[in-house]
Amino acid sequence: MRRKTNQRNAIQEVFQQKDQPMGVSEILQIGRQSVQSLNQATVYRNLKLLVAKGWLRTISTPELGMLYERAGKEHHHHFQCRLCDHLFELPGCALNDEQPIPPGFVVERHEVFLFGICSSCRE
Amino acid sequence: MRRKTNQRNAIQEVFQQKDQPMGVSEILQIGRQSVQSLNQATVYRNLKLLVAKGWLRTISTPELGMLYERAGKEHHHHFQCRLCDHLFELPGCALNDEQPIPPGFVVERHEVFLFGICSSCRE
DNA sequence: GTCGTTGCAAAGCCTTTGCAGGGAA
DNA sequence: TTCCCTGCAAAGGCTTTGCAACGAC
Repeated sequence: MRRKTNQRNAIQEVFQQKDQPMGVSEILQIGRQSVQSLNQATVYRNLKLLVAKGWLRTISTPELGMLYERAGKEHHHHFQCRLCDHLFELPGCALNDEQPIPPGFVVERHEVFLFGICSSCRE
Repeated sequence: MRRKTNQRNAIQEVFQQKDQPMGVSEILQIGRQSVQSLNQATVYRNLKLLVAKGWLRTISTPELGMLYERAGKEHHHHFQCRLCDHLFELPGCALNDEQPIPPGFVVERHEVFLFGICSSCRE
């Protein structure tokens, strides 16, 4: 049975407080504002737990490593700026059903990443 | 100035021999069939070099880590089976231009990942 | 009191780096 | 001969794990 702890609570609050994809170090840093003793291992353990529970989703990027975001949000994709490396959420879905899938394959979900330059960096 | 070495040659031959996304350990293993002394550090250094040169592309996945594939191939996407974890290449592109992009953002490239079950695992 | 959770430190992966020797040009 | 490249080993990140103490229930 799962128990309620201040640590897990703090980690979840981080995502409610800052609704965007975040890495472990950022989550740890913000979470420590609530629970000063919050430990890295605890963050890792709880993130894994929250992912398994379906409360979080992971995003794997080459430059930013593993990021976490709330699951259950409306379907969306991500845009990464190659100058500031910031990751933006893009509402909507530009994927159509015309991708030819080999016979026998079953597609369950998809992920779309756009790369380019964000409006701030473009100036 | 870049010099020609058996090691770099062997690494490039691996990709010509096996035209699919591969990880470092697999590349190392196959490359050693040509150059027995081939070292991991050498592989990493050359992969980085070949990526910079535009001869290779990287693919970052949560389950399989960093993979490498030949650059310059026809535009395609990837399908990962959640049972056997194998990564397949899918020809074509199912992305349309209707994704609403925030004003000021410039999209330079995109990446599409499909997840599901491959035909072999489905049986 | 039980046993899930935490903090700490050690250990595990994967990747990079320092350095001296080796080899391409 | 020059100096790029390699092998080896050590070091660096990031993530996981063992263990004893802690604390939710």
